[in-house]
Amino acid sequence: MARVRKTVTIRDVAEEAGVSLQTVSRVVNGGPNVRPQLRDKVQAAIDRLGYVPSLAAQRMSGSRSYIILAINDRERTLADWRERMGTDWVDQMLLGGILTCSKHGYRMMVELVDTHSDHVERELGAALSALQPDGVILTPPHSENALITDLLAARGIPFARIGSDAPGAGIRLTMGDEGAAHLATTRLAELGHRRIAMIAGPAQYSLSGWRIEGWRRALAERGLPHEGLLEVGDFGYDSGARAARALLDRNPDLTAIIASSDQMALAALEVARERGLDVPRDLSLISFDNTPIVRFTQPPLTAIDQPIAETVARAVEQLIARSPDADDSAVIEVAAALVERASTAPAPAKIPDRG
Amino acid sequence: MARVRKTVTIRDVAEEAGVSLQTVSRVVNGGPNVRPQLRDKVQAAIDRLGYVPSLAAQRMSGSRSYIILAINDRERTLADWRERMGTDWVDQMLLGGILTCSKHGYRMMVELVDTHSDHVERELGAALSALQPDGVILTPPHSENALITDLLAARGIPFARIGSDAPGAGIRLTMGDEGAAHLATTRLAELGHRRIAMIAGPAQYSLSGWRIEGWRRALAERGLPHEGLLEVGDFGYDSGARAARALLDRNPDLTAIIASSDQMALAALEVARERGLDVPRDLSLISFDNTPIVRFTQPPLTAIDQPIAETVARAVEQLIARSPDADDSAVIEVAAALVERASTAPAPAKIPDRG
DNA sequence: ACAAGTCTTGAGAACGCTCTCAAGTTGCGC
DNA sequence: GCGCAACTTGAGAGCGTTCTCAAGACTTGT
Repeated sequence: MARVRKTVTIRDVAEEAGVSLQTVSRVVNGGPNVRPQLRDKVQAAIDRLGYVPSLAAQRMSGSRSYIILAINDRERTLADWRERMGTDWVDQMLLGGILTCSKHGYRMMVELVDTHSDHVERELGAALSALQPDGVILTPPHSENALITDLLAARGIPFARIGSDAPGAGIRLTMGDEGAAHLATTRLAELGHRRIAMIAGPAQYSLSGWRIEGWRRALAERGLPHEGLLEVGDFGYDSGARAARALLDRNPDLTAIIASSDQMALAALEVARERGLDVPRDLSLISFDNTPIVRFTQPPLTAIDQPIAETVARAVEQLIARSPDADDSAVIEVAAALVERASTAPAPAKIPDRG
Repeated sequence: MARVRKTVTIRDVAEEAGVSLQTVSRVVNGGPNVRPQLRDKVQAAIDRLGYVPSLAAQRMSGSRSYIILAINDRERTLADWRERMGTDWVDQMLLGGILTCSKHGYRMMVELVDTHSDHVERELGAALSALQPDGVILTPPHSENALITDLLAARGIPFARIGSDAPGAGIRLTMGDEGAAHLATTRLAELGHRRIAMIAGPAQYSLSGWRIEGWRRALAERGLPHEGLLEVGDFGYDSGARAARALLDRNPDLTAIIASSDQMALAALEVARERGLDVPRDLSLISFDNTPIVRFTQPPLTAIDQPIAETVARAVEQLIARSPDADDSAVIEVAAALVERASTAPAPAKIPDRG
């Protein structure tokens, strides 16, 4: 009885409305030059039949695929990934990306690529050939990978790079890293802190450099020192612990740390606990990322909120709006914000005892 | 100089190998009945040219689209979503889904749908028409939504439902909720706890019921009471706090709580702190989800690890392997595990003072 | 060695849409 | 009113695959 319902095609709509395929196509795509009366008639037929154009067919004939591809980092195995989790990057990205895409009739697909693999080009090339996306969004560390950006440039696919100022083509977006670090540092200085350390991310990430710059600038503005107050981690927990220990060992008078990731901040928090330092009484702590985790630590962490979803949304819009030969070197900055929680407090009147 | 490279099509490969399109197609799809010698020749041409079939074209002509669509819950706004975050569901899902899909030459797309919207059917219908996926994966609460399952059944699209035993078609997958609750409860009982409470999820989720069942069964097996030890929340923080307060008010001798989500467990932890109860000395706590958050609370929480990635991976495999008229009512259970951390301890010798 | 398969290969249509281009309509200035 | 420029509509080709079906090459049994 209930026969398998055949897909409604543009032809069905054309018949229903008594016009040609072409006219329906024009109405669907908001083409110009269709008389209002006819347009209404066709639109009515579309609504009646519940017609939605097939993405695949659109891609086949038209010049666009209506697909934006987001490239994300992939860890080698499931277990690895779970261990390393602690950021909601992907969630945020999807949220900003998918909603923005669908607002414009596009679709977002996610590809997981291992930057360190020898096959990056082949893997990515295969994805590009299969999907033929209209645009690609690169997140760190892929946005810094010349192999990838070159490949995209060679294929003539517009792309947006988030968090990188490595040379090369593509729209660039930053999440206000320099400003954010400056903001965090300034806030700590206002609270009376004089020795404010930074646990930075690895040097191959542009954003690590920006954050260091913002921190230095804020310190310089207030005549505060930066010597011996910088440690570099890899965004992971262990490296954060090492860095925190080194900083505390080297600076008995340290009262504030800015960590370049939530994971490293969590590690610093743990190290402080180990050493009997109370956060925030003895040591103030500010982290970057503001993932859900830091709202539930003890104390909850003051953090820089990176507007990931908004940034990806902007990237999508740029890629979609991009006319074929538009200016390819736009630089867009989305501002980050400081979310104050309980891990920051006025500097202690005197240096805490570090037995 | 660098001309825009034209896409490599099956026709190019055919010419390069000196065979017909059809033969190339056969080789690409691992068709039978191609002589090894010819197959090698064609494969060589494919490799030389770096040919990858266009997904859109495959969809156009063939019967498959090579797309698996995952339906996820969508909160109304960006801000809402961020506030409610605290689970890495989507990350996990993508991880399991994307990797498994690409292993089989498929792609996964994610659609965010608001279950409570009046337009569910229209929204989802549009996505289905546009993408024509070969299979759909439904996560809670969508897996319980008859509007959605009926729509899929009517369209004849195979689908997998995760965490639901609501009647209707589709492959069903569970993450061992009954067993997991039983496991957690039993473990607490082994630690000497006699009054073990459960903060359950909302009744409209099948998994809430399963967890209650598992908890009851474990209690019954050991002759422990369950009266007055059940509260229902909505998985969110606030509801967890309310539930924890109610349980503690009502049961002065309560020494253990199982919470049906990390958020609710975090709330219970906070309520315990408010009341001067030490976790785990005075109160043991086990949560469901095991999202990254609970590794960094103070103390880190013992939690049931739901194998989301693995479950989605299984779902994908089922959908892909599914022959057109295969058995449509498979039920698959992936076992959850208990990850012991510092929020569980032997029951206190005497009931803690609850001033 | 011959009929009756089975294997291998290819030709051509079809998928659903947009593109290009041509034809028919309408509007406007003189 | 006429000619030229719009604007409006439609016809047909083409996108890159796979499908169906037919033709040729090779087996096998007797």
